[in-house]
Amino acid sequence: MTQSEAEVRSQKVEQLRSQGIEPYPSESYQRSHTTQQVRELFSQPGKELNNGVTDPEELSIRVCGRITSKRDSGSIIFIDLKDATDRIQLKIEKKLVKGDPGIAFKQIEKLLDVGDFVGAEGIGCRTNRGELSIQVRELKLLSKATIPFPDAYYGVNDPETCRRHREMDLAGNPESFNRFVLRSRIVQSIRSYLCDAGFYEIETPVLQAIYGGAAARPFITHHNALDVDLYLRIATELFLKRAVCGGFERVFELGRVFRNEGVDSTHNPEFTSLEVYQSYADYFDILGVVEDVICFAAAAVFGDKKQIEYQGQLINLDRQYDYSEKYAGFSGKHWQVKTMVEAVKDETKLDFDVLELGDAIAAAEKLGLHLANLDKQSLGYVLYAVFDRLVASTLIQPTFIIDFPVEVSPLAKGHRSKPGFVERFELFINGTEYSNGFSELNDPKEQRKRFEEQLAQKNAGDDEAHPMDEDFIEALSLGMPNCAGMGIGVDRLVMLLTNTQSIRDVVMFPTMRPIKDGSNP
RNA sequence: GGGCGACUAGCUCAAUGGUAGAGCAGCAGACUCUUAAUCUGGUGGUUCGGGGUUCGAGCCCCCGGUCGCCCA
Repeated sequence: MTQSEAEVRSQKVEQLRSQGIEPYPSESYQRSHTTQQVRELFSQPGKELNNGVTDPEELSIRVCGRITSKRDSGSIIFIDLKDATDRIQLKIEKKLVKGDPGIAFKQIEKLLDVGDFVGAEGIGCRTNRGELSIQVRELKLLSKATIPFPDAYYGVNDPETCRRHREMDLAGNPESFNRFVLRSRIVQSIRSYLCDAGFYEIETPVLQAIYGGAAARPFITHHNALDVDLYLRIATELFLKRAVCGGFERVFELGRVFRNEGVDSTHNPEFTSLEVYQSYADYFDILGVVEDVICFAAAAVFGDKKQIEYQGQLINLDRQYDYSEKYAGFSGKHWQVKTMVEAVKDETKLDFDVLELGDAIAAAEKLGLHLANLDKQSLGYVLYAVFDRLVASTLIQPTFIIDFPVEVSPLAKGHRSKPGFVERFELFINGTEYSNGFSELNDPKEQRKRFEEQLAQKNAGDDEAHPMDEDFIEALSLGMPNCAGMGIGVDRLVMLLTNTQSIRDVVMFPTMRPIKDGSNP
């Protein structure tokens, strides 16, 4: 019976040991250059190497990385070495490579494989065919790989393998690796923008006795020593606002939140949220912060380019609308802004400024909407249902929908001039929600009333209704400055900026169902 | 939750209901300039799991599993 590749590789580990070579050495490997730096070095004026020429200065170069390809041509072996910056070819000639210290030619030929990590010392050269290479004098094995490495040409295609074993995806698919590099840059740019704008980054509890700040079902866990059930947070909002009550005028938190809901291409049970709160501001001010953060993040990927492509759709991030005459104090250039009533009217011709509840329900159902009993309780619920299910998906270019019904916004401040509405916005791009924000409700008595209304909804069967939070009301009672806050779904933003269709490919290790044995149902 | 589709060698994929295959990787060998190296030879399978129909099932039917896409 023949051996699998994994068995052969494991056997090579033992062979190396028996030949005095440790496959997993402890010592650090000091490289002199990354592969990218090697390329830069030999592209400097006067340093270029002609084909077939070795560096006349004989500068010693030490690089390390992973073997991604190995081509044995008799007494000469070519290896592609990849590190986090680039790749470089190693040229290993039998007569030039030292076996001690280091690994001998025959051992390189027989015992090293694609996927292994090695360090190489040698001098720069360019092969007869023009490939910049390192003429290796000493090769050191740094770590042996004992299962097959992803195919050099095809990589790993199966989406399930890519997500369950992201390390294979990252190691074998450069576009995946680059996507996560971009994610890191995007997150970093958000952080640096906010810090530069005077916001403090703080950390609030993940384990909470009362969850809140969003309409969602929580994960429940148990604390043994205290013998209490705790919830994983569904949002960071309430604690951040308590920090504002305590005197932090500008705060933000970038962190994981958890929602116990289905998995699809835009929902992962744990995802990264950004929430930002700014004292003495209103929802127009914080709307501008949303634009700034997204544009700053976009610049980390695209530079000055404002036209980006997402799944074949051109998205224009240029801010070109002026609302200073329509809304007092709302200066500058912005993305499109529409009230929810306007957006619904534009798309469906229904004017919720004049509709009565009964007529609104009839009109909504005529448009094909199946309204639940909860949706039929008031005009605000019907308006929101029509918007959410018929209008939101039509908003392709960046659009802020402002002025939401109070019924669906228990934490937002009542509108300064429109009864029944709150000063709230959501940002839509390509039919998907990217951000939510509002002037924060800071009247503790009103907040209690809103929570009580939510409790009534919960009793009426809405399991996503907001629970009562006495600690939060007490914080508001101590006094919270007028302020505005916003949240951005960071994963969705990364999807937009990296043109990625599924949230599971911007979350490095997405939630996957454990594999069960299908023979025992 | 519903519908549609996928699952075959380590990887990427073939295979009218009739002997399970190819390329790459791996293995043995050749080769001093390759780069998806090349050449020669051989190895490699619980066709996702279970059941059924059939003379015969990777393929048809049923149950289950995982994943993907769409819908709610």
